[in-house]
Order: sequence, then structure tokens, then C-alpha cells
Amino acid sequence: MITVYEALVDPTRRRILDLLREQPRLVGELVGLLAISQPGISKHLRVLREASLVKVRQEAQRRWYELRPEPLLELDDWLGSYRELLTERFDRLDNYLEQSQAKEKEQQEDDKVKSDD
Amino acid sequence: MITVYEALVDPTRRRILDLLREQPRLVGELVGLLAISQPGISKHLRVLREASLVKVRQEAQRRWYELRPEPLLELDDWLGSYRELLTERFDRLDNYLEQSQAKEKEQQEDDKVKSDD
DNA sequence: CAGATATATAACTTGACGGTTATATAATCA
DNA sequence: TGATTATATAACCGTCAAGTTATATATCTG
Repeated sequence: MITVYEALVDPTRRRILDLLREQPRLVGELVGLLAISQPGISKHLRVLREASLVKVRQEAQRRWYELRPEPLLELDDWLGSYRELLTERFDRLDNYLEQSQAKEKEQQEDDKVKSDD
Repeated sequence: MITVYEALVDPTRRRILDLLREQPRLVGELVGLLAISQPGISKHLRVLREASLVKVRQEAQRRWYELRPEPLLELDDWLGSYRELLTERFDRLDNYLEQSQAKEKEQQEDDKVKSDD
């Protein structure tokens, strides 16, 4: 079994989850979107499966991967104990959060620039 | 710079944060509590520092480590997009969460059983 | 100053991770 | 049936993480 923390540590897997949040996807679709080889994607999907963060529905040779957000509750629960501390000082943090979001967005752009050959 | 995801992936570091949530602690205190060598703890603290999750106050030879929860906001933000999905199906998940908590508690017990030699 | 105390850093080992290419498996299609 | 399509698995490689022991650094104490 793989913990939700282990599943989320890799940015590619977070991207996959974000993509699956929009809609179920085929493996090949994810390959097209993520600039990683097909076996690489399959390996990530295996990790997500073993963390129970996705479920699969087979349809002929194709596999539809679908989000299963339940395990995120554990993370949310852990975070909960910190949330009061956070909201206490909330004013100080607005700035911080905006910075982080900018950084993340930047990185996602980088990911996307798959050389189109 | 170390991401909050990287910082949280290690269970020992999550325990350290939990301990610092209660109160600031000395390195030696954490060593006593965690069954890892002093350099091991110092390395974890360095990671937490580079993730901006702790701050240090020096007092003679001692170092007080204190929680800095701000970076957790980024994680909370990421989780936010999934929270609606989660609450939608909330009834199905109670059971799941309880299981996870039991597992975690079990593991923490294991951590604590430092052979007292 | 010499020793003791508290912590950090260096160097090393081991194992796991994330990527790759090559291949196996399984279903569809002609 | 043989070729094609879609995905998973195997084998391998380089990097890094987490632990260790040994040592450096810095402060206090006698």
C-alpha cells in the first residue's frame, strides 16, 4: 500500500490527478498531455492505484482511469490540526500563498512545453 | 527550495511537525522522542527549514525549533479543488477515514517503541 | 584553558524512485 | 489467422533520500 503522501510527492502524479478531476481519461490521453513515455505514465498510474487514488474501468483494450478522491480525506484530516494555526495568522499569509501559486503555475507551463516532433 | 510535498512525504518529519505543533522543542528533545540518531534528526530539521516549515531560535548551544505552518497553505489550497468532490460523497467516506486514522495511530505507536538501551 | 554539551556537517551505504527501452499481454480488425 | 492497437510489465540506469558513524563548530563551565 502506498500512502497519499507518497502518491502526491511527485509533481507528475499531481498533474495526473488534476487532469482526472476534470474527467476520466485513457492512458494514451495522459501520455499525450504529459511528455512522459507510455510506460512512465503506466508506472505513475500504478502508484496512484496502489494509493487508491484512481480506479480503472476496462473497455476493450482501453483503460479509463477515474479519480477516487477518498484517500485525500486522510491528508485533509492531518491538515485540519494545523488549520486553526493557519487561520489565526491568516492576514500574514495572503502574500505567501500568491507567490506559491505563481511558482506552481510556472512549473506547469514548463511541463507542457513538450517538443512537438 | 524544498516543496511542502517533499517535506511531508517522510513520516518522521510529519511526526516532528506534530510535536512542534504542541510547543517549540530543542533538537535533543526530538532525538529523545523519535528513535533516530541526532544527525538524522538534524537532517530532517534541515529539510523542514528549507521548506520554511520551521524556524530556529538559538540560545547558547541550544536551538529551539518552532513550527511555521504557512507553507501548509499551499497544500490546503491544492486540496481545496478536491474538497467539493469529497464532501459530495461524504457519507461513503466516514468509514474510510476511520480506517486510515487507525492505521496511522498504529504506525506512530511503532515509531515510539525505541528499544530503551 | 580544558573539558563537556548541543548541534551541524561530511562522508558513506543502501535502497527506492523516476525515467528509459524492449517486450509481453490482450483485444480488435481486416 | 495475422497485423494493429492499447496498456502493462521487465530490466536497467542514474539520482537522491534516509539512515548511519565520525568529526567539526560553537558555547558554556570549572
